[in-house]
Amino acid sequence: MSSGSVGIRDVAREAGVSVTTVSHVLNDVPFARVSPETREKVRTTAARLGYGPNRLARALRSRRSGVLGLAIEDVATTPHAGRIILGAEQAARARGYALMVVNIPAQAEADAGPQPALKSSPEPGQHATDPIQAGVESLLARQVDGILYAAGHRRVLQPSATPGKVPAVLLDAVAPDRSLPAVVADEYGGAAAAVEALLAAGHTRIGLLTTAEENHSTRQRARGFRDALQRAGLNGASATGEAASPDASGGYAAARRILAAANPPSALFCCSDSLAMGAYRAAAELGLSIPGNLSVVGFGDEELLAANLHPGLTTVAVPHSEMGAWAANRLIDELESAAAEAGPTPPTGGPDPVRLGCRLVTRGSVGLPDTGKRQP
Amino acid sequence: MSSGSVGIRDVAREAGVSVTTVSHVLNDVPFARVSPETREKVRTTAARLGYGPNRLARALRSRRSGVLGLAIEDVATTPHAGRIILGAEQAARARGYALMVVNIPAQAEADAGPQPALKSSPEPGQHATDPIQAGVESLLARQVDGILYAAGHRRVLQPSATPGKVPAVLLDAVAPDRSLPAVVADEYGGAAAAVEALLAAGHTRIGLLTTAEENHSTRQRARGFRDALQRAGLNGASATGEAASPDASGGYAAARRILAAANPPSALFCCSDSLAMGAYRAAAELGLSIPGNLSVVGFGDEELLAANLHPGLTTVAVPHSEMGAWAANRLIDELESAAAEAGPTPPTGGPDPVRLGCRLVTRGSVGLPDTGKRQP
DNA sequence: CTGAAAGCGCTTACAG
DNA sequence: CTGAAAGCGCTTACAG
Repeated sequence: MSSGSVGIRDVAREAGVSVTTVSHVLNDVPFARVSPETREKVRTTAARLGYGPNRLARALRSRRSGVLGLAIEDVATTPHAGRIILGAEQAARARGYALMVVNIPAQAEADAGPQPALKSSPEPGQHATDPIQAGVESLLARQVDGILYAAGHRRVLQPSATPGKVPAVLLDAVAPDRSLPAVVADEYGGAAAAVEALLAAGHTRIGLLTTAEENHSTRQRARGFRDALQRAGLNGASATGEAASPDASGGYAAARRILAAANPPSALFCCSDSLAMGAYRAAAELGLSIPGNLSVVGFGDEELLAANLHPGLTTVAVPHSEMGAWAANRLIDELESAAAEAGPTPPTGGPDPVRLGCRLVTRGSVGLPDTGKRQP
Repeated sequence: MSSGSVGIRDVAREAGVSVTTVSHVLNDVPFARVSPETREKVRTTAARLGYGPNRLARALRSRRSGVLGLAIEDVATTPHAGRIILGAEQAARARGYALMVVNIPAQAEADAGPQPALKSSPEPGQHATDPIQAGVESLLARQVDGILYAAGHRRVLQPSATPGKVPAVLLDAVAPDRSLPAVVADEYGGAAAAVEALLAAGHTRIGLLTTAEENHSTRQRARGFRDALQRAGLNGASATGEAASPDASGGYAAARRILAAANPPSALFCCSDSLAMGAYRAAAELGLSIPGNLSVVGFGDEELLAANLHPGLTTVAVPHSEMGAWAANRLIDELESAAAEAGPTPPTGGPDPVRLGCRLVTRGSVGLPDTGKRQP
């Protein structure tokens, strides 16, 4: 904390005007009438002295801290967290806001039943015992202007209270009553795009590799897959493997089952890159080369996996950075429209969550369907 | 920004005391003499009203924001960033501090030559063009009490100025003149531990897989490897492969070269998990099973890779979370000792960077040396 | 043991 | 077109 200790008063004295005028000029206050010469003089003086406003003082007086709180689940274990932070921070900074981050321990998926709550305090003055609340409260106690809540796994979230509190935007989650703006990835569309790439390459027997334990993501991906097939006049997957565990070893076992069947698929759509990695091993053991004998598409674009596999895995990228940026911008829009008294919530991002498109990243795992002549 | 709008004045009125007394009690001001009854009354009243201090007001008055700035390079692309943030945020929160995060674009490695600068402003009042400066300045403008600077890749950093500015702690980097406290991972020791595990399993011909383009990390890892061998009475790697690219395909080609040589090593120490992934593929193509015919150890413990490989990769974990926590605690120590007028810098973490130990994570890629009877 | 008062550095009605 | 003054909600000497 220092900022150089040159204050608005120094600028005023040096420029021979009042602090009011300095404040008006430097903040471009709309209705302030100041002569161009005075404006110039103030600006020059401020620059010469290296003046920067004390944001704390400004925040205290104006009741706006210019800080966004980001509550992010499992920052350490999900590889997406970094991209979300990047997108949110850059967007916020571009608009003059800063980002305060707290980690929230990941919650179990809970599409039904008791919901994790995005509320601020159980009883006023009590310390929160719920880690979600503790995190959000610590943000609120810091006078953030609004909160970005990024769920580790997409799911329904209950903001059972934000009463009299700050605005919030959900990221990779939706409020059960749709009461909060939310942004999610269009995983359904991403899956469809992956299938279409496979169809375009000529595949008609396409298998699905998913996880036995469903969650919102795998459901959307599997649905996108099935609907795309249907649109192409193909009914359903030619084989479906459900991995017992959502990792490469689960994918391996499930892929072995699929590929060992009679008339196996010539391509595999995998609901995650980890599963796809398992499919690579299964293919190798069965003497199937990728993409010569088998095409594979993953989901997630985990670079560490996808780019390191051989051949590189063609997969669907989830736009985490864009989602972070969208959420930050949406929150700031709301804050600034509220400040401008222009009504509480602009129409953008109304009841339905905004879906941001997933992009297919083409590497080397998709080829033409195997003609039957298997390489030795 | 709201915090419920119940202020210290409300508590004072309700409890029938002055705001001074409330402040003294709630902050446990050392030299304040307040009767136990009054203390109790103030505490109860504050709790009942759900009072929480406005940190902005406190910060403005006390000139301490209670916020740590974390400038982190490449938050989106390095998988370590999340763990650093987690460690730093938790440690900070535990001591009543919050964490403000800015992303810094990664810099090229620069052990010599012009250094990236951790300074605050080129010319007062000018906008910084250097992205590092821009990030650090945006933190400083927010009145953070101190700065944590986390480099993406360990390297020497020049804090060519922090003049009159806040204290800083370096993470995964050192200042050229050792002027700033710093914490790094003991990669040298981690590599030695990996080698020792291989030696303990009985290996004597151990190859080294590293990258052609050296950086501080690979140098330390290779040195740790060589010195551990030497201590065991073995002179040097039985083979060294330098990967043209620091990824799996580079590791693959280099591993092929090593393993194709006459009298190849029975174990491979790889300077990264990506390289190790390439070694797996090389081994598979050569008909070598892991760990039956070849043992492999990686470095980094990238779970997405290490746990998904088959067999699971035994590898060295870098304590990023602990480093984040250490750095935050070190910074807070400095802030609080400065506040207590107890001299500027406590002896902890003096000129030399503190090295935090790397842990060997055992999965399934290390076994006994191949006896020569190769599986069919 | 307790309180009245100044002041952190700004912004914001308000007066002229 | 410009400025004097109040006040955001605290902490901190200081007085009693």
